[in-house]
Amino acid sequence: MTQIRRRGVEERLPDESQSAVQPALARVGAIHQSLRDVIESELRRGILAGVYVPGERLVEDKLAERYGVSRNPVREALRVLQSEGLVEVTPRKGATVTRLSHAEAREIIELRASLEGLCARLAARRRSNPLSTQIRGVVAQGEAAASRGDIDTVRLMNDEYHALVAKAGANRYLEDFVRSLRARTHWLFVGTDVERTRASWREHAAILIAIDDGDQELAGLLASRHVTNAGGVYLEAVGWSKEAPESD
Amino acid sequence: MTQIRRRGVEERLPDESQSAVQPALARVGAIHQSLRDVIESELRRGILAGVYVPGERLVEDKLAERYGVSRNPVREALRVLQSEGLVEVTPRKGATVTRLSHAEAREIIELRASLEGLCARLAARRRSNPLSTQIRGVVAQGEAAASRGDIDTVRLMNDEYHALVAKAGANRYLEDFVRSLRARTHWLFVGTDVERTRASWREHAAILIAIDDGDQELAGLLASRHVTNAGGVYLEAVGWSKEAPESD
DNA sequence: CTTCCGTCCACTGTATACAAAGATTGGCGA
DNA sequence: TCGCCAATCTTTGTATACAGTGGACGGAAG
Repeated sequence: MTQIRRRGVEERLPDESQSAVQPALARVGAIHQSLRDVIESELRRGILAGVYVPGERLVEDKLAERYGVSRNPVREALRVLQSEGLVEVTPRKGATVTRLSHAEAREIIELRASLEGLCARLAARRRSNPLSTQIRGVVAQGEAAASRGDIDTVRLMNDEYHALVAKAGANRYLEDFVRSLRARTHWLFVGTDVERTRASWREHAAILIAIDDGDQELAGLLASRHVTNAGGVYLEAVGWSKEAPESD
Repeated sequence: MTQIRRRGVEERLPDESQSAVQPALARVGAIHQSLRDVIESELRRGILAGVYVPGERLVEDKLAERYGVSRNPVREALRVLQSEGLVEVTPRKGATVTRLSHAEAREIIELRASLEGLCARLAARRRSNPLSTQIRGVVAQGEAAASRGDIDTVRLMNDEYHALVAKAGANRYLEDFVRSLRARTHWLFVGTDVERTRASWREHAAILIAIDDGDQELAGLLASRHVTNAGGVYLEAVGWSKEAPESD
């Protein structure tokens, strides 16, 4: 599946390599994405989409063959994904898709709640945020999609919403961290029912209002609670003692 | 310099490879660290120690030759360091040691202040923290080293202190993030004078007391302010408007 | 003197080859 | 029959080779 076109550049005839007479080819270098990048996003997409399930082994050779590249780009992609926490690598045994323990899941949700809260608070601090209208549009689209049960769009808009709020916090590093945490909690949404989805978008809307009002405390609290709510089903299932969520 | 012993395993005679009669050699596999790991920590150490200065190009070939390995481990190590933010890689141009803009420095300190505050708050939440005595020891050592002007020990203990407080927060992901941020702000300490160092250890001690008292708000506030203070000299130099630090 | 173009060189991107460690399976002995 | 050992296979770790890009340098034309 998904055989990636391979080394298109090499398909040029030898004599063409000297003169950049063909503009389409001349720009190949600029457009060219390294195979590592391609493999990296392909693997990430696969993990997030559930093509590769938690605990599954990711054998370099197999992946290289599947995507039609050598092992080198695959290895480097795996390193990147490892540092993102999506895969775990044990020396001389290879990589597997990360499987979180209950405790780890709890910790990751706890932290995500804190950091999303921080994002919202920072966003609220900056009055007249230029991203506000953009976020409003996403919320509208998300609510609409939730109403008609369009799961794919809902997930897309959900990602977009959180990305924008993080960006509105105006701290690149926080933004990065939150993105990383969001990627690692994609499994939160697998069993989400329609009602919870609608509630989620009501929360999104409420957070946006608080941000626009410049109400830092409220925005932070709502955003933090939003994550906790989304994680609620999972956390209760593993018996999380709801200790002091209000202190974040 | 720092030539790493290379492929010691291969130095075994061929017949030895069959029988594990020599215990010392038989255990090589278990002890063996991959070259990538070695190169990675070597490069990280180099960057943090100032051997590689911000903006400096890190050419794969040169590094490979310097450490006596091939380019492959070097490349992978660079990927890891890239994801840690210590090096920047531009496609087809190679890696350089990250050089932060003033805005980025401000953001990173702002975030570190928040997250260290969160660590301290979480640590304070967990009464009778088992790491408490350990931290107390580090503080004692750090204060002593600061008094006698032993910079190396001070830096060591400082790192240890922050690592332990992060650990006391009992959230592995937060711990990772804070470590990453700490690594990226090592330059904060280059021009630190003796007086600031002493003050820093007084703050460390005060934070610890608050943690032991279970005073979440105070611990968080002190820890957050501690980072802001440490970054103060730098931030003032680049003209940071001190807006609402108390809201974290 | 400047500017443009071509050539060359340094470097990265990718593939392939081989060595070492771990997993597996089959046979042999107790 | 069960367990242990060895041979084999699978997979990772590392090295080397080569292709392609981007930049630097130098020469020629304006």
